[in-house]
Amino acid sequence: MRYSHQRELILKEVLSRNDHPTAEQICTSLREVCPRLSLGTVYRDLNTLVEIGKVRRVSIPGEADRFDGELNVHQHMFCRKCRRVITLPIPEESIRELVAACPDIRVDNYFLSVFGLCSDCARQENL
Amino acid sequence: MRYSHQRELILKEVLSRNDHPTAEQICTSLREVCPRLSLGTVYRDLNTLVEIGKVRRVSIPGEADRFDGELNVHQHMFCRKCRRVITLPIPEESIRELVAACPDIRVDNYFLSVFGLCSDCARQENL
DNA sequence: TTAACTGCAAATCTTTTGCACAATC
DNA sequence: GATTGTGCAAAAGATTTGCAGTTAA
Repeated sequence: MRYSHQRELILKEVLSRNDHPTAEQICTSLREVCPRLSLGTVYRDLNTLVEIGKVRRVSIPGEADRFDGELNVHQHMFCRKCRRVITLPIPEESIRELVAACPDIRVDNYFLSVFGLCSDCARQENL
Repeated sequence: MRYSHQRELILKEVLSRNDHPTAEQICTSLREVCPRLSLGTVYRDLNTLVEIGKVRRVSIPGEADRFDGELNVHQHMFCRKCRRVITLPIPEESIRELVAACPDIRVDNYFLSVFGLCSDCARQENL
């Protein structure tokens, strides 16, 4: 694979943020420094980065995909109120064990998704 | 909510199948018995059935949603080869415990998704 | 009768793709 | 110089929505 300025920028952007941005958010953000950056390129490069294992895709039903530079996280919560994606304090090991216990199948990848209210929004609702 | 012939048919179709059909598959299938059934209605009614808790939605990144009449299942595997959705033999309790251990958040729903090869396809690859 | 439901088609949203041009090696 | 990557715009795929007509209560 050949070097590309855009791909490098996109990777740095994902790694430097911890808010799980969408392709569109990444594109908007990077246009400040690379005004002609196109959304198509962002999607293409993100797909490449996911394929080579430098970035993780976080899919949320009915929403645009988010991207995460944290490769070892296999669980997320999606808050229905603030719409943020949050990493839960679930030990990686415990999920891996559940999946590993399934016989015969070949596992490429797995993740645990939780939907509801994040701690911030849950607290606000209780006031 | 008022009775509807279409909604009833759609619910029965989902409950009677165990192959996790898409809205489109449900529509095609039911047109044999209800020729003017429209895909928009199927989507609308499936959303209603999910909301009132009679049907579960199974979302797969990059694929059309599947629908499942089995309400107590919180984990699925998606086979990248045969594209089937399969329920894994993971005890419900073990997933619930992991999720329940997260402090402060309010959980509406959760599920564990596994991607790879189902046992049938994994066996074929090893031949 | 009247409010909910449906069919149909158009719209929406996210993501992919074809193509001509630009950048990398 | 040969290829890979990019920008742009159009296309694709899944799902939603507006509207006029239909149906259940």
